[in-house]
Amino acid sequence: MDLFTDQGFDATSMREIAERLGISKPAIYYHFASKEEILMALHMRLHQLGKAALARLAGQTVTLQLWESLLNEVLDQMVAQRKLFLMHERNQAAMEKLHRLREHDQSHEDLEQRLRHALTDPSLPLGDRVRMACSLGAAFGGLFMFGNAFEDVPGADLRSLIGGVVHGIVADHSQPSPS
Amino acid sequence: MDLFTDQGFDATSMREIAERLGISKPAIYYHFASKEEILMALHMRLHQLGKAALARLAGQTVTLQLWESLLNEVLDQMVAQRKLFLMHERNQAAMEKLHRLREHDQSHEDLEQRLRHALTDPSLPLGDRVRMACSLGAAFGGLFMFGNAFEDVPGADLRSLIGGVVHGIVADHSQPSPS
DNA sequence: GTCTATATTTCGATAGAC
DNA sequence: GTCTATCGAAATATAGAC
Repeated sequence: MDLFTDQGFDATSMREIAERLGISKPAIYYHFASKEEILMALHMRLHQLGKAALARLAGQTVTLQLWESLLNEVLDQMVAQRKLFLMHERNQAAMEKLHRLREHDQSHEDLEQRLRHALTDPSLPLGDRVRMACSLGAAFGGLFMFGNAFEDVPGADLRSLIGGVVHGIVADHSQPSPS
Repeated sequence: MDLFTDQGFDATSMREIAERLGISKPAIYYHFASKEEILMALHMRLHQLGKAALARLAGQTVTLQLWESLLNEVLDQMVAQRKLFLMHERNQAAMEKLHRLREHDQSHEDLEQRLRHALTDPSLPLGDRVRMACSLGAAFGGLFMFGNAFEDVPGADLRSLIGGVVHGIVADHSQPSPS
């Protein structure tokens, strides 16, 4: 995961992975059928984390309110699994290739596909969809901008600050509260 | 640029580039000394665009107000050069490797380095720095989230919507206007 | 479960003709 | 400025012993 994050999946060889683990190259093939399977295993970790959020998206219209709730859930997981999300984010091309090769697997419904679908759903106002995309981008930016600019900041502090920003994006459109 | 964006720099071979251009592989080497030089040429396009913004960062403290002004400038360029920014964003690992190999070139001061420096400057409040990172992330998210979810939206419309969101992030902390 | 040794492919890059 | 032909290196993956 560290090598894929720092150098990229394609720029990381099985030789480097073996050296990092202190074993030989063929030893890796006892545990993983291919280099892609290693990436797939890492992806499945993230997929498991997203299953709950995925279920909440099933079928229903994605309102800004639902989006904020989902995003708060996802944000918690991003903070708890920063490295895993960063690896995923920095290897988008390799991840897409992975999905292209396994399109047959119908059971694998991806959170990312659903989010993309929500963002491109023309029945929602464009302004709302842009807010959704920006809020997700803001979360990624706060956690991962320039590699990991805030890696030394305690997760809880960062979580709280980013949560405030994200809330501002998806909620500041509403009328002032009557209170 | 398209191949690097879709497949990633490392997953794109000189053979594929040649085929896309309708020429042979050695013909490319007449124009570029190496595959890395092609990426470098694309990077320099972005570098030129960022020179003005870079100059405004020289030496002075980066306030939220300055940040918003810079970000608006950068946002205009992102809208005008969406593909170039997207290619850059999706090949961060390759870009960093490029910079590592040319560290000797002192004249090459990068906008990204400066932004990173501003985000990690401990003399600024953490809350402000997180807002900066989030606002930049929001801009990227709005333009590039999930590849290019809003590629069919006219640039001006998207620019305006994202500008509003970004302004909200870096400005909503201030006191209500006395008007 | 790990090793040494190796098969096979593909890559980036070059030689040299035109 | 572009081509055909090819080099050497490095990659993924496998064979087979232990």
